[in-house]
Amino acid sequence: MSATIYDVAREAGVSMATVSRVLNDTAVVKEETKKRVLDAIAKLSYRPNAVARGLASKRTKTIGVIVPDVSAGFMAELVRGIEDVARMYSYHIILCNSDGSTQREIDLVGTMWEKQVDGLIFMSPRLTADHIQTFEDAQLPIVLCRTDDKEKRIPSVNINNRQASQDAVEFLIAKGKKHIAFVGGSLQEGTLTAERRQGYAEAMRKHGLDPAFVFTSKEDYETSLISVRSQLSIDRFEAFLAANDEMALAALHACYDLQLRVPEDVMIIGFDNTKLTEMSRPQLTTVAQPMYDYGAVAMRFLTKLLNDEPFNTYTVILPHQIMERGSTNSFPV
Amino acid sequence: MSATIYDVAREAGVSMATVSRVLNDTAVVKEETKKRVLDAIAKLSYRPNAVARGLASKRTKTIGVIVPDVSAGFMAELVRGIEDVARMYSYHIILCNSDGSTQREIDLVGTMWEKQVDGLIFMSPRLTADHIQTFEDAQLPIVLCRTDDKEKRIPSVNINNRQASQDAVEFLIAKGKKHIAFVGGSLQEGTLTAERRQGYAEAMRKHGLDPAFVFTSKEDYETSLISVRSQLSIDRFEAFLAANDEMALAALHACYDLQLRVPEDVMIIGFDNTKLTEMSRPQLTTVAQPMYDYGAVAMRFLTKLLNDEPFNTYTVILPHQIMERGSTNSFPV
DNA sequence: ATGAAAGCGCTAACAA
DNA sequence: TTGTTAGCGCTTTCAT
Repeated sequence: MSATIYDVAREAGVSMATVSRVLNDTAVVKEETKKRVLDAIAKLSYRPNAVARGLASKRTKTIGVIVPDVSAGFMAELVRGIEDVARMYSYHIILCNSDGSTQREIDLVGTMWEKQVDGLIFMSPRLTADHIQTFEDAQLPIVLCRTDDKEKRIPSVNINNRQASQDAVEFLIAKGKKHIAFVGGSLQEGTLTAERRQGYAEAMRKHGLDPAFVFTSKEDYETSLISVRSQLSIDRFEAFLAANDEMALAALHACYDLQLRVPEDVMIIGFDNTKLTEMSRPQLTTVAQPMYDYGAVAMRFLTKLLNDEPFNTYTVILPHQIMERGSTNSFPV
Repeated sequence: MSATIYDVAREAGVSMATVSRVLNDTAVVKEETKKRVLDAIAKLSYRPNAVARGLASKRTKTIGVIVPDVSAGFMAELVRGIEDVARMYSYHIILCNSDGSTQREIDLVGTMWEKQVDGLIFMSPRLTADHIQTFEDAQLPIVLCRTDDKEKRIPSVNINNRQASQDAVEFLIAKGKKHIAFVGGSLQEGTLTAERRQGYAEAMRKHGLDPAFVFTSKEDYETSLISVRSQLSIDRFEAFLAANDEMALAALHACYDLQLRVPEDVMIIGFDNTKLTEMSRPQLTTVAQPMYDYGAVAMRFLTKLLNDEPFNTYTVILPHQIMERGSTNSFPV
């Protein structure tokens, strides 16, 4: 059995309260007393029991992180951003995967409550009224991350996906492209893909062009490759805007398979600036979202809620940026 | 303030003990009493406080996961494997990144102890005597994952990296290649890369061939690309075995840049079977490790330790397998 | 089958 | 500046 605060107190000849004080630096302790306590702690290799502390103080220094799937795309970078900032503020994270299931997400908020997490960072492909209800019931500080809450009821960190898509289309149009297709899967509203698709459509219409949609039943590489290839062999698009880099790479390889040159014959822009973009030939132009920052900013936001620090806005919008690479430029810088 | 077990007890007209019993199914409770309790729980939307429970029972149903970096390579898949199995056994995971720093790893074991985790899954590029000491002091069930413990002191899940490398070399030799180079960074012993390099060297010598080493100061794509390209422009290797897929892809693109055909002029084999392998042209032949299974098996192992279930061996070796794709075969299946 | 009561190891008033 | 004393919300003997 390992030492408790009581053992330390006895060893140092003081009360538990005093030990607690030096431990948490919660009140001034005479220098000499402090030293005695510290010595006792070292001698007994005492380590405070965070669970007991959590019960007594009602703060666990733990936050819950709910993501659809850490192993998907760049999610891990985002989680890394969260964890790094969490560490700066002495928090730990409990990581849970929801697979995007609303039921599971809701259950998870409940179990996170049971675990007495101090706060929650929540990511989801879509937000329902049930989500909002659950959040309210949970009475927990929550920050949404990369999750669209149209009505802005919950603090959130996002980029403006619609605007980003529009920018990408404008970018292609400025390059003289007109017959541009959007590659993406979700038809459902309120998802990330849908936002991007809408931005695409708006920009196209604004320029009097017809939006075209290459639908991929699954938003993965293989499915997208097949979809794009089959559709491209019928309809000779001049450019693709894909809902993410993985699908953009699929489009690139579809062109490759059909002996079309990129960027001479077809230009391609992806989304998210994942490592994939630099690991293809030609490299992929992409709409960059700072994935790491996404997590880092969300966590920083949460610490503000946790400490009742003031903040400017409930909805932080992170900047996006088009990273031009070889898939839209024969002579990239 | 939300309901406690005491509130439920009162509402149901029973004692806390009885509520606890139906909650944990730890003793037989009369059917009718149970119903009353369940009703009270529902009525008050009671949820047990896991922290209090943890303090009282000394088991938190939480395990610590220490990885070098979730956002590196396929680490996230492994973590996903852990989390999925953890969930099956009603555990949650606290995820920490160590950046491979021994000091930080050791500190983390300590803070995980403070958090009273029931067990630990530990991944590290190398294991020192300090690690072992820390593990012993911590008195925690620990499973090493993808981490080499030569002396087999701690339960672990691994693949035989040396054998895997040998197999890959044999594979290339069978294809008629002789001038084969290994691409990798670490010169330090006891690391994953070193294991793979040794297997490579052994197989080469066994066939009377000279081992060649393309050193990349960082084991990332960009650095490797430059290293391979510069060395390849001097020395015309017939094949590369890379310590991971990212470096294999770099080798592929180095060939591309030097106008060498893959696989006709140069064959390439990577390691780990990440998504990258299918997202290149040609696709990459690789030594597959089941990353998800890695985590899943490690966590399952840990649950056995946690429940005092019997198990056969302290060191589980997962199978590896060469996945042949276009980078070693012009006509892959 | 159920209840009473003693902790688990700590924090946080309140005193002194 | 330090000590005393209640809890925090639950599990777990030990009775009954």
